[in-house]
Amino acid sequence: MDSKTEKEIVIKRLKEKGYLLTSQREYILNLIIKNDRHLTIKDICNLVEDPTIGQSTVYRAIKLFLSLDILRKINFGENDYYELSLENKHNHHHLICSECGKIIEVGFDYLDELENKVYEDYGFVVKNHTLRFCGICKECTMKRSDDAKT
Amino acid sequence: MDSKTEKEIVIKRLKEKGYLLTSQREYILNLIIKNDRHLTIKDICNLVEDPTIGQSTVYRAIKLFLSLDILRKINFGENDYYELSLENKHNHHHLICSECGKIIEVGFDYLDELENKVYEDYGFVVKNHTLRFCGICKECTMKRSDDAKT
DNA sequence: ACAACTAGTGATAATCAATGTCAATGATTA
DNA sequence: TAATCATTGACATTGATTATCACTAGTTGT
Repeated sequence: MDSKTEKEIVIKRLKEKGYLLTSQREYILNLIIKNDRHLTIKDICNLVEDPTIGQSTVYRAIKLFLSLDILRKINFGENDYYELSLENKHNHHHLICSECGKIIEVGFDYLDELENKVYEDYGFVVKNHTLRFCGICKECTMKRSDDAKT
Repeated sequence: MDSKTEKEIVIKRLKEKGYLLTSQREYILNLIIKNDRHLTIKDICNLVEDPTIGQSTVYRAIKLFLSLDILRKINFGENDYYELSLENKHNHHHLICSECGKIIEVGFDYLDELENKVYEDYGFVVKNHTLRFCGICKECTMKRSDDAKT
């Protein structure tokens, strides 16, 4: 999915609810698309180098994008991160490296069985889920073993 | 595990690091043990009815308990909740009802297979995980079908 | 018992992210 | 073009958390 298509989706979602794609919203959106990773609000504010865009506008745009499901908020430890919510990745998981802080997205899901069990045992109907694994990523494991050699 | 034992564990953890179990810390701890569920900071502050305990002390005690792994912080949606971290429930999951907001703890784990797959596919060594399911709890499902009948 | 020392506390002030206000701006429609 | 309405930027405000600092309580050494 290229960024042109992404922008079209965004415009569609805005228009559907009567919102406009203003130059400020477009600017902020481009930032997020270009830096396609998990960003904090601070990251986004820092990336907005255009001094004519006020911070209220940044906050408002993020809030709007959240409400339109253009962005999605995820909480890792102390921070809230925002990621694009345009693709169908509701059921991906996250690996968080406690060494370097990197966040890796996992492509598979495999929680159906568990969700069935939750329904059988608790009568709880699952609509959505969040799964994150904390640990050490491949690179940091390798770096560790390299360091041990020297 | 009764609350006497819980308090003993807490005292041990405090003493180990040179902290004291002051009357304020004991008061706050008792509150949390007595209300054994997921509490927000606000909840805790409201539960502290003793006007001689300042809010700084509440914040400090919670921070201290977190650092000593007496409490654990969990983020659900907009709120941070605190729960006792004394038992071995690192691998329990949470069900969050989007209707009534109730948080249910799930006793089983069943993520070993997934963790193995994460290691095989990504070389990521899992140390810990968080899994939460959002959906509708049994009671709310029943209430819904009752409402539909009338 | 006494002085010296230290951790802990409460009141208050300070900070910082986030939100509200409001007049000005820009786009859209009639 | 005039009217309308969403959006914006600057600024004020809020609210949660943290920092400061003098004071207290408890501990240690003599």
